[in-house]
Amino acid sequence: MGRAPCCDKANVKKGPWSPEEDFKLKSYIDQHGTGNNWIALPQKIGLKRCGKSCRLRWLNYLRPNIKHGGFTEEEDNIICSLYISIGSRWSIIAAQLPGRTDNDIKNYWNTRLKKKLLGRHRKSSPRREPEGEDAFDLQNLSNSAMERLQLHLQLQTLQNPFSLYNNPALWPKLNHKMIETLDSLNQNIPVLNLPAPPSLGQEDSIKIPVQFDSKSGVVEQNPIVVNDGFAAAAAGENLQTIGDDELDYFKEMGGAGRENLAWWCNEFEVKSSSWDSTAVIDEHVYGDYGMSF
DNA sequence: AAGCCAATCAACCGCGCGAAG
DNA sequence: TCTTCGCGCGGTTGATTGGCT
Repeated sequence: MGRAPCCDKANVKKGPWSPEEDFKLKSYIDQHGTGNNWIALPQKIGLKRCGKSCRLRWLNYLRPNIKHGGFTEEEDNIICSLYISIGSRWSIIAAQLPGRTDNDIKNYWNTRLKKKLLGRHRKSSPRREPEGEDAFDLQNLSNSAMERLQLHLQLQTLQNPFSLYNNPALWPKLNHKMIETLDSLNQNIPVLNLPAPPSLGQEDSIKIPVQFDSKSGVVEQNPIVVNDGFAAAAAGENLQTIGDDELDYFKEMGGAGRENLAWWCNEFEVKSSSWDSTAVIDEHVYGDYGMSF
């Protein structure tokens, strides 16, 4: 069974495009457009190519105003910020960078940018191989990791209250070593201290005990000590339960009210181009576990 | 000069979604 | 409402390139 192929695989050319093929495709589309039917297009112009292949070639290389390579620092920042906020939604990221394609950005991220962020870990100081699965320094590593995780989450929360931390669905899956570590921590339930909303006093903070589900590998958060609205929103509760007086924090952060709040939850917004904290956590925390997200 | 290896990037693949019938 | 089909997307593959030994 399975899906019907989109074209006759046996009679379709694969591999790199020749200049002649490029010319045929580009001239046709320049004159007639795509006709809203990529599948039929190659037959029309006598190309032995799959329609999807034609579409990809056009979108990634032949259409006007495509830029290749030479990513600027600003583009790097945008890519990193968006990746933090929304993950590998390359088409959305590409939409923010005129002239860039999702494929280009994806390749750039996977081959260069990610390494640039992860930089030092394991290259300049290769991690010694543990002697067996249990040769992990759980205590030292976990203390350090939790501290840095906390720092990262604080920065994340300040930058975007509905980003990584506040959306459990975006939390990284954990590998087995991390799970072992965090399982052991559950005996002394760790508390993440998040910064208090500006409307509260300096001494206030949001304390969120975290539990780690070793079966699913997912971090469970059980926010209990908190300031009203912010905590409710952070916990993913129904926004309708939040009173207007509880939106102060978001207003101070540039939001205008309930509409913006809902939009922030459903969509995304990058308020800051700063991504240093994720670089740090990637490199130092998840890097310790030989992973990233 | 040759061989090896890692990095890069163009292209392919399969799946999910939405529009159309 | 259901089915079909094309589009768009993200993940992956594989050919090429360049650097190192």
